[in-house]
Amino acid sequence: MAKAPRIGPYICGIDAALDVVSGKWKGLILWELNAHRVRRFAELRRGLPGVSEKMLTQHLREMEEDGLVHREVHAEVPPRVEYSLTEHGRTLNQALGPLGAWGSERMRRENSEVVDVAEPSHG
Amino acid sequence: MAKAPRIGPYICGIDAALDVVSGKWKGLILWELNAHRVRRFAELRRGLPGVSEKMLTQHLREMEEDGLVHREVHAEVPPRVEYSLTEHGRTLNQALGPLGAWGSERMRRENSEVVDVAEPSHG
DNA sequence: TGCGGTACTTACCTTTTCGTAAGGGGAATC
DNA sequence: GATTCCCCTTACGAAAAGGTAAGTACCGCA
Repeated sequence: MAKAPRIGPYICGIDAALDVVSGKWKGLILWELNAHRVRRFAELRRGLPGVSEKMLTQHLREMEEDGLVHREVHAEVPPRVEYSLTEHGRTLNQALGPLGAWGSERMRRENSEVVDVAEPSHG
Repeated sequence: MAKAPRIGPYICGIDAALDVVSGKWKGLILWELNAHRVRRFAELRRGLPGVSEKMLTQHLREMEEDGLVHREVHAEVPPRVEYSLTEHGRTLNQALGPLGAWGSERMRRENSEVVDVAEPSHG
């Protein structure tokens, strides 16, 4: 049980969309899956530096439930599980395009502020 | 202190953007402020059904710190505080446009699934 | 004199989220 | 034969986020 009903009375579309992408790694998962089309669990894990197996599974399951991610299990030994974006996942990624651009701009702004304050060789 | 450093080593732009809008009411605040150009604290409060004063203040402060919201205090009695979007806030809102459209679509989809379960004779 | 409205702040508590560590079952590798 | 890899699951605990309720200082209104 990750988030229970998941059918909230949203006020507006932003609300409904943010509900699906809020989660520490979901943005990255979307990004990875969009870049590589299809990824196995361990590949995804290596692509997200710092993620734990538990969180990765949990997020993947939620995104599957939300209809963003397709999960395909191959009955082999050792097990092979492939993740990819569904149609909704792909359109979500497109919708996130402008937001990503805004975020990159923000990162640039932040960096140019940070160099004034932070120091590389600060004891 | 709400979120401390706020200058994380983001992996991509999505990451950086989601950090600023994640928060239970931030999407709505952006929406309200964009629709009305300028709003007072109590107006905002009434526009966000269910928000507590604490959370509204907290979110507003974080958004101010993130450079999205402009806060103008008029030294009057009773106090009058006006909130509006900054330039960055407005561009963020524009960047959220496609995401909002995607969310609305999702709401429509969800609703057509929900009518099977929830009360059918409604609106 | 008491009440409601203004814009908060503070203390305290519950809920949600995230992280850490361990286990599991089989097969290939060293 | 011990280890590693695969894809998880479970238990436990810490941290963050959010909610509730009260207090603050001032004023207009009845």
